[in-house]
Amino acid sequence: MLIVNRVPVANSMLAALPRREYQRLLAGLEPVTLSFGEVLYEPGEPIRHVYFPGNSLVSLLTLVEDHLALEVGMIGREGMVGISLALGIEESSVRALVQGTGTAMRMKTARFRREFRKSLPLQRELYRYTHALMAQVTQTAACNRFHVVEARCARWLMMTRDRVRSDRFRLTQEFLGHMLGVRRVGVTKAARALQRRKLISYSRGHIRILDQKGLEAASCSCYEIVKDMHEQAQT
Amino acid sequence: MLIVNRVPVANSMLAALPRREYQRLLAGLEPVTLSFGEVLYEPGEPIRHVYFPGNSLVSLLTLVEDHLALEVGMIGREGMVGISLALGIEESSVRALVQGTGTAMRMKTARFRREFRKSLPLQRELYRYTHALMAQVTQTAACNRFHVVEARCARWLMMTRDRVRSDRFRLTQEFLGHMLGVRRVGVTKAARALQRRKLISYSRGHIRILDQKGLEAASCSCYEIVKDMHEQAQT
DNA sequence: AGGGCATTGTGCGCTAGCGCACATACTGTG
DNA sequence: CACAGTATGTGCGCTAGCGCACAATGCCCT
Repeated sequence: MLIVNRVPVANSMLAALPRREYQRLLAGLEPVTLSFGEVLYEPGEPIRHVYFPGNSLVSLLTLVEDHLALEVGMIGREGMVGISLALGIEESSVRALVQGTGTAMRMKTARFRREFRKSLPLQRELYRYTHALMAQVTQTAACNRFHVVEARCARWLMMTRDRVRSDRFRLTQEFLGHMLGVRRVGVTKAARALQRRKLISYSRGHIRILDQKGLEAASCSCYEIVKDMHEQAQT
Repeated sequence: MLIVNRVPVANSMLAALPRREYQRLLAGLEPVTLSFGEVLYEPGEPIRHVYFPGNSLVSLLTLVEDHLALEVGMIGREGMVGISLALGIEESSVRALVQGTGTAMRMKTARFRREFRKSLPLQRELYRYTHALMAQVTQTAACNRFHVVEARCARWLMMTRDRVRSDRFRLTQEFLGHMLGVRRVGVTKAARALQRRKLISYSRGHIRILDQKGLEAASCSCYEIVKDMHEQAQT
């Protein structure tokens, strides 16, 4: 991990910037802790800050008719929340929900706009990431259409694991149901199946991945596809 | 419709450019006819041209495990095919398939890259459209998850109608099945239901919309949402 | 006119996931 | 330590859509 001024740069997007660019950006960045359940954006509302997650995790949700939700994107250390600003859109079209408590760096919209205009490397990074996110949304769309809940569930857990870099995290089944767009009971069933296969342990909102390899095998191919995409986008 | 040199500018993205910008761009644009079934891009392959559809219609498809396909975006006169170039990505991540025979203007990738760098208005347009397309993909993802085939079918027909500006067009049920990610038989059933309700007539690849209002009512709310989004993006 | 192909229609058993309702844990709080 | 609230487990009937197989109908070409 890149170290600047003895502080590790947790976000890989920031870490990929040239030293000087990063230093300048840093002046406008404020370290924050994002906590589970926090809502960063609502659809139709102005974006006040952009966020560069460290070990925190943010989900992008689209809302359908009243209460139903569906996750279309997951943003961790590899990305930025508020990417539509790079496209000149200052209003979110999705809900951004903190899924994993953790660190992040944030910057006010106005400042970000200025910095973005000035920094070509930042532009380059963000445009690339926009594309990766688009591909992620695309893949998720197909996944939601074709794959069974158990596999999607496994994929979700693996993706979360990669982003928070931990085998344990908080998460209720109700919540996961909203992510996958299925009933809570559907998650219960899938989770129990995974538990019986000794891939995870699940208890009252605390989940633990016991067998990473096994869980990966249990998830649909989308896991690997999205992973490869993001790795490719970094080069 | 904007008229330049007595030629109507069918693509609204081009039409929205300042006259001078448009004139310059025109030198690199080549009018082509896109025909039903033509594949413009394949996933993983380099993008050779960008396309500005006139009354043609192009679908973006994501491929899942071998043969299954799913439409994630639909591009007509309101957009451009090959938008990832605006993000610096020269390789398509989806299949781009001509869904409706018609006119388009195209430009070679290298040339487009140069023009894009030079023209701020073009950049602005394309970034906005990128966002709109992302929103469309998002909405489609949710739609595929939550709505029944008949409503999605109706939405698809309405969206097509808007883009080709005609109440009749070619389309087999097999094909529509690939778009919606369902079996052909599922489409047959939905189409027959719509036909019985006198909303459409359907015969051997030739479809006709009989009752636009009725069909709109039969489609899910996603139709209106996506429509509003694109209209919003034009202002 | 007729053969062949593309397209659409139908039937049948099956499964994943839904909606609803209720039972059973665990856990933090006063 | 009881209680309330949150989280998980289970059961049941139902439906949309699946996979498979085959029939029927129109269209094009020779």
